[in-house]
Amino acid sequence: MTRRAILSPEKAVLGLLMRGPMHGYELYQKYATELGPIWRAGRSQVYAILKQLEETGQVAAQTEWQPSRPARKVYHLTPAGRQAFLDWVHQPVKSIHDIRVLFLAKIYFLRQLELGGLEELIAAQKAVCRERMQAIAQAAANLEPTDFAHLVSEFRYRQMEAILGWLDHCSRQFAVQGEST
Amino acid sequence: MTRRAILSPEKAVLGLLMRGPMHGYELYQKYATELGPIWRAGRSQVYAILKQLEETGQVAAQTEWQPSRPARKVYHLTPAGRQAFLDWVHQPVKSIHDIRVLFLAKIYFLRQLELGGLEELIAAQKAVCRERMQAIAQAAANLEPTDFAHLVSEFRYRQMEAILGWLDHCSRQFAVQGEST
DNA sequence: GGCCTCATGTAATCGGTTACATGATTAG
DNA sequence: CTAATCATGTAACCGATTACATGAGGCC
Repeated sequence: MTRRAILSPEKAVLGLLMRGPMHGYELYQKYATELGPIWRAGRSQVYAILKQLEETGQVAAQTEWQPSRPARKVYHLTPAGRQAFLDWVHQPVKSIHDIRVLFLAKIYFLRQLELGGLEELIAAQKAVCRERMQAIAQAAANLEPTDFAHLVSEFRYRQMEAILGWLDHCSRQFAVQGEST
Repeated sequence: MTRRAILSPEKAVLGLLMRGPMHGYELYQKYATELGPIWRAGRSQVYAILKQLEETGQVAAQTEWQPSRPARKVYHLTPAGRQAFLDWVHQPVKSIHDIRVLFLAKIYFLRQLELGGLEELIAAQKAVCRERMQAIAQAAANLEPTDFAHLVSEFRYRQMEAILGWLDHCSRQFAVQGEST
């Protein structure tokens, strides 16, 4: 089967480095305050991710020596890392859980880095959500309304509905902002 | 710190045993088809949970020998296990994620085992959700609507709203069923 | 003197998934 | 002959959390 969905915040680390080079400690600080609330990671984990990204050639580092302070490793994106991030950030996601984590992070980065494609991402995500809603409704249609599985479907349907409403809210929000700039 | 929130389906295993004694293999079958969709667990995990529940005295087992088949260990609840389950099943949960997993399971068991207290649980859960919504709204009040954190709040608020709607739907559903019986 | 910040990492642990091992019986 | 079902478990691995180690400097 192997329907694994590795959910480690490596893309978020790449996203933070899109702003410019940073060393691990600083990166974690930024991470914890800005993205921590939606996509949590520990300090050790961030260091581990940086190490792994370095091994796979997505980031590179120079060591900076400073007097009477520990040396710091300043990381910057490689072209490969930059591309990996850009490929990721424009893709909509599938599950509700991914929307709560990955999609919010994508919005965050698209706005902050002013990359463009925000409207397109939201539109694409809406389409994905509508598909999922249809699938849920179809699955529920064959069930008795008293059935437990029907209750579960109802739950998921409503969750998706709420997300669609929120996506609309996002569209409107960004449209207004877009006009004023 | 240690704000551990172990989310392993041990309560669900106890819940299945509320129906009567079962051996591990059978329990997993029931688990996978009935609860698997909302609270997933692997086969090994279920065996591990049974072992752990036995060690903590919440279940006990007898080995049944049968000709030309592997022996089976038939588990049954101890009074402690029964009590642990009953304590758990009547408590509302805090997070959205827990509602998607734990709360749905609680509903499932309360209905199936006809334990009573369904209405009370739903009412208690509604109260918890309303509290969370107020907290979210209050946190968002101090933020600019263009702020990312505000968007996140908006998201969570709408999710909670949808859950409240669904809880109402549940109430109505069960009220109708209650009348007809 | 004790604690916080800066700065990096390793090691232990934990919960969960996947793979492996056994071995008889039955269905295709 | 092969695959699946019955029935139980162990072992390896993987991602994430927690604790530990180091060591200078500043604050109360």
